[in-house]
Amino acid sequence: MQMQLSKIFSLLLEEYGPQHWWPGDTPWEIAAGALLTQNTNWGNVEKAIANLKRLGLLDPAKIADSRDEIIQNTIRPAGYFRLKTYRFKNLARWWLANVRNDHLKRKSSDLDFWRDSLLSVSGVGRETADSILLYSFHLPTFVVDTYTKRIMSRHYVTAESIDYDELRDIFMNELPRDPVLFNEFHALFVRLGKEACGKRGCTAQCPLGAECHRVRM
DNA sequence: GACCAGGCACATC
DNA sequence: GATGTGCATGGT
Repeated sequence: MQMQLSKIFSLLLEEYGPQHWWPGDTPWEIAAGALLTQNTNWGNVEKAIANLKRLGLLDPAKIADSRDEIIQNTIRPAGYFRLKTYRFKNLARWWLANVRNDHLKRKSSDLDFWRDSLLSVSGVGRETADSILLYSFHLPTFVVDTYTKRIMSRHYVTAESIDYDELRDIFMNELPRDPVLFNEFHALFVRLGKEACGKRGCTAQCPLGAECHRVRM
């Protein structure tokens, strides 16, 4: 590996400072955001969450009980609103069955157990599951997203075609398994991806620029 | 109007 | 196992 992960982390932290993630006040709000932001701009998700709050629906029991049409209209700004209504209800039912007082029932430290449990929910894939485990429950799992994959391959750290779990394993095996570190690292990747290492190329301000193979001005 | 945004399940080869 | 496709809104 050309550049050590700890080096990348320190460069990003130095450039951007702590990101204080996830943007959300409660574990359920964080989980809802993780689901609604699938392949969607965060600004649109904020609109959907504001609607949920305004209507008093930011509650898994309300989601599980509400008619599809109500939820669809509420989360419409987040896109894929029919699909996400189905997924949101599935997640709400899982939450009601497995979470009490914002804590996982039993064995809350058993990361693999809870990851498999979340992955059994239709509509919850690996990134969404890891986001919920890390940001709602503070379990030490690394969240891989399109930013992570793009930044790592563009800076010659890993191959572009790498599988989600392979990339996740690299972070989890090379770094201390600390949820605070994983939280900050992922948030910094998103910041970098949005700001200076976009889909079309890095800007000259990319903090990892010296190792980048697609610089534009 | 094209392109992009914290994915995922399912079909098909 | 890899690869393709549908799902939808809103900002640039």
